[in-house]
Amino acid sequence: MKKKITLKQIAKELDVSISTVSKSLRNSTEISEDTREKVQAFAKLYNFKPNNIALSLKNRKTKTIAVIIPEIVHHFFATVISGIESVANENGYNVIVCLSDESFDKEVINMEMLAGGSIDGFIMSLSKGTQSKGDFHHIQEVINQGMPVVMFDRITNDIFCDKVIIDDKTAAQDAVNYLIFKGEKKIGLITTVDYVSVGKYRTDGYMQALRQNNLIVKDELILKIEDIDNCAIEIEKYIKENDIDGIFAVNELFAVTAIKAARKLGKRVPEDLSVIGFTDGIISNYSTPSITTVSQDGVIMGQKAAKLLIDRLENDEEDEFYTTEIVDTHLVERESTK
Amino acid sequence: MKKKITLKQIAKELDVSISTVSKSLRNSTEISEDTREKVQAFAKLYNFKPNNIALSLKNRKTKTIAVIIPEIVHHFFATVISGIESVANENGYNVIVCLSDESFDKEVINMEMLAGGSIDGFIMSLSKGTQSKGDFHHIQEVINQGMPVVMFDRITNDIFCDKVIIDDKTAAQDAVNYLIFKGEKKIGLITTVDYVSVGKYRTDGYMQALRQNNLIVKDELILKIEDIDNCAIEIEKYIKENDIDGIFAVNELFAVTAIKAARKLGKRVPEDLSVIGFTDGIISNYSTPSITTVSQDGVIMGQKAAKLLIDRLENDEEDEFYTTEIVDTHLVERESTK
DNA sequence: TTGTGCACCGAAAACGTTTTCGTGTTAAAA
DNA sequence: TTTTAACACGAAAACGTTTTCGGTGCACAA
Repeated sequence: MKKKITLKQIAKELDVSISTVSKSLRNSTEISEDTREKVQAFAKLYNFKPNNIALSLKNRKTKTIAVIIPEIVHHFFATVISGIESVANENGYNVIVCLSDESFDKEVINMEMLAGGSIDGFIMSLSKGTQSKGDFHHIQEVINQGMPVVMFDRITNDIFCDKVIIDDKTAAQDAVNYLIFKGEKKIGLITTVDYVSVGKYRTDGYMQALRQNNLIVKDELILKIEDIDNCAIEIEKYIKENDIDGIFAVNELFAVTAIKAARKLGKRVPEDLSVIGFTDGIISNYSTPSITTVSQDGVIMGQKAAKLLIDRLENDEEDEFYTTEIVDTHLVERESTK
Repeated sequence: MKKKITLKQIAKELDVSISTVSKSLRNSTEISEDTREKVQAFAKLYNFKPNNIALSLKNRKTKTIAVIIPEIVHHFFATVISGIESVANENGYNVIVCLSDESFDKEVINMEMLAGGSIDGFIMSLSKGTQSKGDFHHIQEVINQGMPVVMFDRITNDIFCDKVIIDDKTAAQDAVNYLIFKGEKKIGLITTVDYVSVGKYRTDGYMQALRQNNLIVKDELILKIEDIDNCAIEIEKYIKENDIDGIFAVNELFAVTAIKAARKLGKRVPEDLSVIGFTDGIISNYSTPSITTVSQDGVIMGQKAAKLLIDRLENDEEDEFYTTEIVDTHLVERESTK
């Protein structure tokens, strides 16, 4: 099992200098055609590939970008990665993925680990832990060291950097308006706790839509789920106690769970109860009935984030103007609404 | 925006040598406590972090492993990554993710890109393109260069390396036996084309189960899907034309599509038709009715693969014995079977 | 013969570390 | 006083590249 061959070894073998080998391989006219061919043939024979690490050290860039997300077993984040990966590869970048598992500590550790020169820049979505803690010093730190950061979806206004988001509030508003338009009167909301930024914005949108239509916002119609693993019982209880005819859920899981609970309680969807979810994932498409959702295109978000980051990496003149891109959402009408 | 600080700069600033700085930071007793403290304080102040790239170059190892999978927007692969990531991080390794998009060419390009010293080893699942082409020279090449490779799920016997798989044939056999045990007589199979190794093994299992129970294998009951995007029409046609009472589908998507088609045709699941899927993902759990599946634990597969790889990386004595681990599957009984 | 230019090649620095080995200083031992 | 040993530190090599800057040697013109 022969190890990787280096310039030095080729040079020795062919009895020329390292520089000559290097130049020959890059086809420099400085070297005679004879020598060039000889070197190239030898290099090919031994399957020479320049050592990326040495190149990274020399060029002071690694051509790899890190993505930090709360979890990967989640359709939305998986699509975002897919988007990032596609434009990254097109531009000769590698993608390194780290999971924060929704934990502040793991997010910090990961970032510090990577910030030590392994990568050129970050693309990230905040963990719940970080959002609830409100501590972003680790992010500010890498930015201060001159490493660009792009945030997407779960962001914070406390950090100045490029961002890619959807207009959560407006999207939620549209969804609720749609329910109202379809004739639903008593519309409930199933959401997350407030520190998850997107949950908060979507809740705001829900309330605004109601007010605009002169409906009163009743606290008992707003269900805030803390423990996602046991949401089923909570949601069932909520539906049983409130005689609602429309539900806006801030994610797929809540939506499908609500539908299951409703059917268990003898309600028909959408005849007795309309449901709209958020994030157009696998569940919405394949559940029965399929679920009307606010579609949030992760691939596009990922692509935009990667473009922003790579642009910043390739233009060394440091631009102090940060842009936040808002990607469109749209309602995908399916069977869970009238 | 101050750039990253280096040993050299610290040395200059403090008017000592680079070696002294390095040793101080590693707390070498070779350096007086005075100097050590001075250096450490300064380093902390300027937030010094050793440059990973330089370390990688010096140590000839990068502490990062690459995962190459066909696609990430797929629950099974996402879980595998999650498993890999967890044990990798525990051992101080980073994970780089590359998608082959089921294409042979992209798989080759990715591997060549990474093989240039960026990583210490590979964990991979073959793309359909590679499996249909049967060309594995790119994999053999990195192995020859002394870089360990672990394959999982979609593997080939043409390459000698560590592997993590499930016993697809037995698992399929068990599933079909379960259908037979539940009283189904005419059992169909929805599978992929043969070059996908797992598809082939599962098909073998299906046939063996039938034979063992003295049922005849009828070709018209075996539906091989080529184009996954249009499977819905094919499956509907298949169900309409064959009066079957049990279906074994080699993945979730085929299973849920079959259920939808059956209901469309007025068949009740599971009363008129029982369905078993493969790979316990989101769909199986949340569809209505929820789907009985062969559960294939991606997290465990990922963990085992990562362990195998890291073990090999840390033990330099090259062991020519490769192991292939078989992880257990089990049937998760849900609503789509009697 | 001497200068000029060109074609070809090598030495060495640089990227940022770690580590081995050497060296100067000082205090203790002879 | 001289030798020894401990102590504190620095020089330099090494990891594998790329690139700049200087050489050679040679043909050709002056």
